[in-house]
Amino acid sequence: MPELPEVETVRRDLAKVLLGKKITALKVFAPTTVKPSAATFIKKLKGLSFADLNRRGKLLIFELNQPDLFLLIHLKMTGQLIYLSPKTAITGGHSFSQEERSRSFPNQHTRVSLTFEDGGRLFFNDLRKFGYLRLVDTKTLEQIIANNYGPEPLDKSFTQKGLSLNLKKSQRSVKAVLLDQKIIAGLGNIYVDESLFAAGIRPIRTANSLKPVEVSQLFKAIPRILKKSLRYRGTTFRNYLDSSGQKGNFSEKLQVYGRGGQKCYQCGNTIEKIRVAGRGTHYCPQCQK
DNA sequence: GTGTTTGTTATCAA
DNA sequence: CTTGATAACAAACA
Repeated sequence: MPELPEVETVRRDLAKVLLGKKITALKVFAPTTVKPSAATFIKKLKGLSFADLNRRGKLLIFELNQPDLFLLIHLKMTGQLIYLSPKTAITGGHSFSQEERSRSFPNQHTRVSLTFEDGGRLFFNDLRKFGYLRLVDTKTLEQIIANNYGPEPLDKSFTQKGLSLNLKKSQRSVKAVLLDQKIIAGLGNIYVDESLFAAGIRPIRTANSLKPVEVSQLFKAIPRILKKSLRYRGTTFRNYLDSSGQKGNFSEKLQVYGRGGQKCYQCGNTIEKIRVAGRGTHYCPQCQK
C-alpha cells in the first residue's frame, strides 16, 4: 500500500538514476495499464527522456524533455517501480547485485517495461492491475491536480487552520476525512491509523466533534509520522518494494496498523480492529478517546 | 467457496 | 443540490 512516504522514497531514488537518460525501448504487457493506447504510448515516449520527477499525493509526475507532455504513474495498491542498473559492458563484468540476480524481470506481474540508452531498465509490476501509466498534457495535469488533491502534508500549504475548517464542516468520521485526498494529499490507511493513534483520537469520531486541542495534536502528528516513515524508507506491509526491490523499514515502528489483537506498546491494552469508512481500522481503546 | 486486503471512482441514498 | 455511505474494480491468499 504505497502512501506518501513510500511514493516519495521511490521518487527520490528514481530521480537519481533516470533523469536525462533517453528511453530507447518500451514494452506494454498489459494494455489496460496504459493510457492512451499502448501503440500511442510507445510511439510518444520512445526517444524521449525524463527532465524531472515530482510527486503530488501518491501520484508520480514524470516531466519529459518535450514541452506539454507528462507521464503520470500511480501505484495504487500493489504497484511497484523496480529499476535494474545497466550491465557492465566490459567482458566478464557483472554489475548485477545478488538481489537483482535473484529476481528476474519481467515476471508475471510486469505490466510495462522501459529500457534506457545506458541499458538500465525500469519495470512497472502490479499484481492487482489497479495502477496505471498515463500520458497527459499540461492542461490535463493541472486539472487533475486541482480537482483531486488538497495540501501536501509536508508543505507549508498544510495548515492547522485549514485542517480545522475541513474537520469542522464534516459529519463524516475523522478517518474518512483523513483518507480524502482533497483534504490532505498522500495519506492512506496505514498513516491515517497511525496518526490518529499518535493524536489519541478514535477513528470513528465524527470529524466535527474534535476539540481544538485534538485538532492541534492531529495536525502535529501527521507530518511527524510521515517524516519518521520517510527516514525508514516507508512501510512494507504486503507488496510494497522500493525501486531497488527493498522493503521499507517503518513496518517495525507501526503502533496500531496491522496489530489488531496485540498489546498496545504504550498501555498494554489490546489493539482493536474494526471497520470504518469501509477500511480495516486499528486503534487502542485505552489510548484513543 | 468465502472473506479479506485498499486507492480511487462510480453510483446510490438520504 | 449536497453530503455521505457504499459498491465496484483488480487478483491473490488464508
